[in-house]
Amino acid sequence: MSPVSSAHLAARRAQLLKAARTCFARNGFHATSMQEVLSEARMSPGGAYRYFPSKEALVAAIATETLTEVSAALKALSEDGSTPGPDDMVTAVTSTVERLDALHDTAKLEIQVWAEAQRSPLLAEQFARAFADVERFMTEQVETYQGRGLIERDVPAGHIARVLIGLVHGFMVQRTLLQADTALFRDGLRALVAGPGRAPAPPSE
Amino acid sequence: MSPVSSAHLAARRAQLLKAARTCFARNGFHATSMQEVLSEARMSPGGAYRYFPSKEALVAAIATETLTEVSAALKALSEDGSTPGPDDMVTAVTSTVERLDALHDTAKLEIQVWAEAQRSPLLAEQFARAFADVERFMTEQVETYQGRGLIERDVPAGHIARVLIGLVHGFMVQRTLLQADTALFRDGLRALVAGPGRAPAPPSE
DNA sequence: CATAAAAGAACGAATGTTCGCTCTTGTCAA
DNA sequence: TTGACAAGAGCGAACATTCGTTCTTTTATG
Repeated sequence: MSPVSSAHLAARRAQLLKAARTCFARNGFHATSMQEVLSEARMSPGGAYRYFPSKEALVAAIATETLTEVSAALKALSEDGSTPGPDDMVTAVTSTVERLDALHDTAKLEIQVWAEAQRSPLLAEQFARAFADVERFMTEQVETYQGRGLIERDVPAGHIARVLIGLVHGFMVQRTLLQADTALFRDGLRALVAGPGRAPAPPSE
Repeated sequence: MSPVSSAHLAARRAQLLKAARTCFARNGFHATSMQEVLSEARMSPGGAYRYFPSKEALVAAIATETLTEVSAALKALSEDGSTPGPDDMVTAVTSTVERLDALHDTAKLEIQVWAEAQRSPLLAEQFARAFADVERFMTEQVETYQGRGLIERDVPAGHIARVLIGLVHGFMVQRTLLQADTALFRDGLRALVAGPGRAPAPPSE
């Protein structure tokens, strides 16, 4: 029987994950040593290796957290019906990304996951799964917009959803490396979607 | 005096760079050891270290190549005037990305550069410089489109250019991790830009 | 022959991980 | 209520290995 409560075990595990996320976001998966993570978490190797069998497992856990965080946030967004048009939707998503990145370095870690997924079949599958989730939510939203006559109907909703997701990923890059903010993307996208004919919402500056 | 021709020196350097690119694209910057690069290039450490003083310098050189390759291709694209509309422009860019990735793993390496730029000020500055170039070409194109009345005029061209670049980056992610192709993005973007009113070019499927 | 390019053994440092020990904790008999 | 016991959480020194890099030697060339 365990000499400590299972809540304490969970807390210790979470403490390790938090330290790992901090270090990985700061220095990347590979340039971060176990010793860095351990000292950030104020743990010894022997203690930590009771919770994660390897550094790779720690990386995988952080990747799961990151991908899940994003897709869960997008799911919530697509369920509360607060995005009356495609530009509002992307705006809502980018501001959500901003919030998650400020809280948990989500955008930085997501980019690291892209890089690592190229060589790790495990991470590649995790990414593909999370992407499929997001794609589903986005596609449903696009179908709604198509039903309302807001978007061209003859193109498969999935294709349009893919483009919107691409936009979000591009935002993550610019947010991380160039300090781009939501307003910039919102105005640009609105102008693009609005075309020359219809009056867009006024830009913010 | 040098015992070999300077052409031979340049060839040897290029051989090293090619090997490094192959290895870095296959396994990432950090997971690739010098020994892998050296054996791919069929060189000894002593030989190779005459051309690059460190692994970091090799990484920086590959990053420069990758970023320059992309921005040079985009510059060529924006100069030959072959993109009559914003959707054509993005389509031309994505197919260029496909070609460069097939030839030199450019998209894969670009993503690695994003990840590495988060912790390396040197790469971050390289990226920012290359991005500024691309942004300039894109902005000029958008201004042209605005002049022709193809895009809403009241939004700064730079903002719209940023969104289009984001789209390209998103395409790189999907191309690398999900085997997305240009046609998918082309149709999706056309539908988005066309809106419900104007007839878009017919989708490809 | 002189020069330097190339080779490859060798180096110290740092990595992820292990293992034997100590200490804390929950349990239960008295 | 209390004391001792068993179990496992936590520790940290030590491990084998691999890393990037150097240095001496050999080879090839103008």
